[in-house]
Amino acid sequence: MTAKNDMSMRVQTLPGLREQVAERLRMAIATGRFPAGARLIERELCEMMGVSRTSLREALRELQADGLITLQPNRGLSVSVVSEKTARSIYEVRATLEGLAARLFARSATEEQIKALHESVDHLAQVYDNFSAEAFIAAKTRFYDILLEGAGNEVAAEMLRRIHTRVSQLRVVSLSSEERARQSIRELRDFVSALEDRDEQRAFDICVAHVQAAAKAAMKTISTRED
Amino acid sequence: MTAKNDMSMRVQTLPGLREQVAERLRMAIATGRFPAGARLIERELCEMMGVSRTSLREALRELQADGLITLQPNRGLSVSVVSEKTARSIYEVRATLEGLAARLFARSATEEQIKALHESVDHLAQVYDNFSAEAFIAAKTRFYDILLEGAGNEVAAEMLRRIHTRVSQLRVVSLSSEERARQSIRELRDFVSALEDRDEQRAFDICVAHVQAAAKAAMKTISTRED
DNA sequence: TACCGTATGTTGTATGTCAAAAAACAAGAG
DNA sequence: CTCTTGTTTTTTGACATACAACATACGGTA
Repeated sequence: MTAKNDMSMRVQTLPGLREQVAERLRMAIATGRFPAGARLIERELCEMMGVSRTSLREALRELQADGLITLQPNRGLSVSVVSEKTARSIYEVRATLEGLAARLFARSATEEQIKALHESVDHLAQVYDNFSAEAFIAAKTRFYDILLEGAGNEVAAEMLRRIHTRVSQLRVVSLSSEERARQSIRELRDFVSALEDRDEQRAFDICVAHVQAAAKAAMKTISTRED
Repeated sequence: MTAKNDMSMRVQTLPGLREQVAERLRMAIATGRFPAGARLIERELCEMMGVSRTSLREALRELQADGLITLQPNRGLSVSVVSEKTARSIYEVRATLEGLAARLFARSATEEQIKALHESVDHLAQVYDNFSAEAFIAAKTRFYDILLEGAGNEVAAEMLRRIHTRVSQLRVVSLSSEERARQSIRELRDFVSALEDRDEQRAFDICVAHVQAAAKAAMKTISTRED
């Protein structure tokens, strides 16, 4: 074996500028820093992030494909404002795909993955205490990454990751209610316990119920918002 | 009422150049004109389609988000080659989401939509006779558009449309088998009849079975391809 | 043959430019 | 004062070009 084929020293493939921009924009929307309906002006974003219009526009196309921002031709972009109907659609899809992931995880995850998932819920519970939107999203992302990795369906994973950003956006307001937060953690623990038992059906049921509960909480804040 | 508010004369909002490019590329991949694994060189594509690199690259980002093309940093793009595992994932997700759409359609589609769906299957059956990849894809797209519209979940619709392109890509080879084509039409007729009865569960079951059958056919050609 | 350096091709990013569309604004007619 | 019309400004859509970073191919040399 020559040194050339020794991958261990390979320098980490740094994310391209475009991806960084896309990621920062995603985060800005997920945390509510760019609120729903806000207009996004290319020139301003360029200055704000210190990149060229070329790179910025390519990044914007990604967010657009995710449904995170809306383009009105010749008028401009704005952060998508999620109607009640769309929100319901989002949660329907999320429940469906997350249910699939739950089944697959229960069926084929390794013991290590189950353990990792358990720990990530512990971590999530801690984050709830001294709260910050960023930390919360990071913790939840970790939980999902483990779940989706264990499920072993990369296509479903990709779709759920996208939806997840939109859900975060909705949750910014909705989950600040302490009640739902506690309950949510309980549901996740229950979920993990079903997975530890490899109980596919129970994991599925809990997962779907969990999403539906989250949907209910979110829908409440949305409908009040629209008054 | 002033003329200003009379929408009937509104000129049709023409699709931007970028979208046209994206659409043509999608089609080229779906029909196998750009086969899986083919390298895509930006300059060549620019010349081929007569657009600037700027526009082209933005279109490419869309296809990339759809998973249709794969980017290796600093190396270039190529048409995604679908592994057996990924193909399975695609069909799993498709079955899940299409099952959801079937349920929703059965639940809430209008009578007109059901009728339109029935007719689109008739049309699809005709297309099978004097076959062409383009005509087939167009007919199938029409069927899906009606189904997804009737289901009334725009988020699921968007995801299924994306997956659909990837499925077309797989099917290019797989569905040329006359057998499967005939059977497929029979399944669709059965599906529509369940919807006409508003039989949610039966529609769901047929839908999932249909996708699984399609998956089986596709997987066969994939595994032979990989020999 | 194996190695090394150079030439070439390709992507990633940045600039500058221009037309077309929309919005904001100003001016004039009723 | 209000409505309409004309003008300016802003913003997007698209293009051409440039150049650095990286990767591959090539060709010469040991």
